[in-house]
Amino acid sequence: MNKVFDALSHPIRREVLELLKSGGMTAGDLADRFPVSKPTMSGHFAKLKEAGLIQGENRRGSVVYTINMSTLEEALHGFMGRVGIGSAPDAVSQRDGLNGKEST
Amino acid sequence: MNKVFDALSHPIRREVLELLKSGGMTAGDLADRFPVSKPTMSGHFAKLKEAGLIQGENRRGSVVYTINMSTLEEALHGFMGRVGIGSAPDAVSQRDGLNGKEST
DNA sequence: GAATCATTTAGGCATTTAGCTAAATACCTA
DNA sequence: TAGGTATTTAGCTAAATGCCTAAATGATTC
Repeated sequence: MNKVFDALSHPIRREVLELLKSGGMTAGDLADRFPVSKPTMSGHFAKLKEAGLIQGENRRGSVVYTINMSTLEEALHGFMGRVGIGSAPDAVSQRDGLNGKEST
Repeated sequence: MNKVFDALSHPIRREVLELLKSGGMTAGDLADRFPVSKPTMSGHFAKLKEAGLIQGENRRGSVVYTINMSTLEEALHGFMGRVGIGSAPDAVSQRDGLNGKEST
């Protein structure tokens, strides 16, 4: 949760998630959409990955990143619940399933 | 929106919002709940205020902070909409309406 | 194996952040 | 006005962040 909100604090990282919402993209294609260098983007990907918000898969010499919606939903709905915002909690159910890092 | 997510990136600041969800609290009472100095807390309040998430009102020698739910809801629901999370906007009940800033 | 493309790591620099103590300000009460 | 409480500002340090270029790694193809 801490790591998720930390990752969400940078506008580029939030935009990356928006781009990934409709499907996977390679690191290079993602990087081309932002006015910073590829190494800088690589750092942003690392932070998103560390938060469990995306994952990368090697495909023919490229890395395809995909969003991890459940981590994002869990964090946002969880926080909204705590501050008393109606948040459609029907998706919050899964808890330790597939990607529940957040340990570090 | 940038400022809201920036403000939400620190766990103390998120907890402050949780504490304020059920009513206003003085800066001192809030500060007593966290293991950092009062000046440090004052800095956190300033950041929350700058993001439009809280406001302070002077009352008898103290400052009572209250949460600004609409700013928080607008930012969270706005982002959730962009990443395609069902955000149940029916719960956006406009508690005290009339402060749709977000001029960031 | 060599060339090439894609991505990450390394190293460096400037800025921001989070924390502290000490001091200043503001506000209330006697 | 003086004293006391509440909060913020000032000034500092240490660490983290965000960015860069250059180099290293990995994977593909010839």
